[in-house]
Amino acid sequence: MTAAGDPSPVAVGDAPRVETRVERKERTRRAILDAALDLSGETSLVGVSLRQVAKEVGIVPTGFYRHFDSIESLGLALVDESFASLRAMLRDVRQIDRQDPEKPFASIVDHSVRVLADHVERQHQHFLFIARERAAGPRAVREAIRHEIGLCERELAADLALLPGTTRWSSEDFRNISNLIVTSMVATAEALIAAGDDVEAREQICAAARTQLRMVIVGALHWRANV
Amino acid sequence: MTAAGDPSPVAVGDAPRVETRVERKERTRRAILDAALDLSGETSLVGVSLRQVAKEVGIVPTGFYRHFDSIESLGLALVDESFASLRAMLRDVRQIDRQDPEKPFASIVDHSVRVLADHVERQHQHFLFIARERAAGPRAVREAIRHEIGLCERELAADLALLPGTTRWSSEDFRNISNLIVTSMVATAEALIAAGDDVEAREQICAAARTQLRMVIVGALHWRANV
DNA sequence: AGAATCAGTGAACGTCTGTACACCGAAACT
DNA sequence: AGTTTCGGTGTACAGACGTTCACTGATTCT
Repeated sequence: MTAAGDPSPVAVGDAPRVETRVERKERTRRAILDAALDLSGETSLVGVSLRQVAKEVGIVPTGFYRHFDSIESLGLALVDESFASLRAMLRDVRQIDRQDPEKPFASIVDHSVRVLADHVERQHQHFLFIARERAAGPRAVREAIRHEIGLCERELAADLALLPGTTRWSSEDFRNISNLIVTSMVATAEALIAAGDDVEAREQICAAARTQLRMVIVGALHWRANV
Repeated sequence: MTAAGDPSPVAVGDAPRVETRVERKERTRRAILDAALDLSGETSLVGVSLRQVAKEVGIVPTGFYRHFDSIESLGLALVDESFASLRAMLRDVRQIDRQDPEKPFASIVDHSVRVLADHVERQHQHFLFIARERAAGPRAVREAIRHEIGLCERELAADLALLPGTTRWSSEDFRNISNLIVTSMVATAEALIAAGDDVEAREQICAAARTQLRMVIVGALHWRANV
């Protein structure tokens, strides 16, 4: 970041690459976040103590304060991180949807569910964190999560508007439908996590999610006509 | 329970009705349950200590053990209680559905949502408890809740089978649909609780729930034909 | 080379936690 | 009547908790 030339004083190349101070700090910060994500798995963030986190990371309790000033603010950082990965997933879903926005609903649904399952598998800690702390975290964390989910719903609504057959929907319809979809996808994520390594169960859950998503879409497409 | 005649030694009627021992115990037990329900409102049951509960009830900490042997077993009692009231609600929904099972889906939906909103308003502590501890309670509590929700879904599936137009559904369809409905109703309950006393917001949430429920049903009725 | 920064240390504090134990006194049984 | 039962009490303890403070020593800046 500085304008100076090579700031590294290491002359020979065999030194194990001395860590810079900010790198080291970032590494510890990550370790704290990971430890908290891990520990909150039993029960919830509310059940996690600063001392537990410190012990898990391998620092002394007071060292925690160099990075966060409370478990709650740590929680808010985890919310940011979790939704960053969730947004990455939504971007993946969107990308495919846009490249062929015409026609086959079924394939869009299939793809969306597959992307969801993929991300849940790789980032299940984040999804689990959201699902859990949404209902049970510290108040500030709960509110942050609700807010983020609201944003996701609005994003999804905007996406839905690009699909064919949705011209008759009111803005209320869009809101309802994306709320319904987000809700059931959160539930799917929870179920996938609960299923753990049981691949058969996972596939069953994905199949159910596909069906449910199709039902919702079919219902949404028909419902204006059938009230 | 004994065969003896009047066991009460009170001769005159103006005595303030001496409490029997089991009555007194039950009263304290109730107070403990209520206190725990209350205290777990901030965050979760995991964040509630035996001593807090005891202080709230007005007994000494060790007195707690006369009724429960841990916060966790108290939680299991609350699960029973909460689902008892949820079941009462389902019974109410069912009763009306059965008295006129033909035709008007819309009115069934309207009625169901109204009953839900009613019960949520009166028993919001129970619903909130379920929604919260389902994701964040002690492990045993979480499992108990998941199990009970599974039962509710099966009950609902059996109910749906009585409605007209559902003959083409497979047993998988029934499972998927009731899962979808239960999931979105749980979400509705959460939203209603979050809305608090704001009557306008409540009405909006109910309207959304009605719409969503109709969409799901319309989708379910059409989806076999449109895959 | 010298000064400043700052992630991590270690001891100490007051408070809260769950649990053990012996005890009380009124209700319930015989 | 005498005895047992048992909900609730009071004291006590060891451990975990969040937070304070003064510290160290390697990295970074000048």
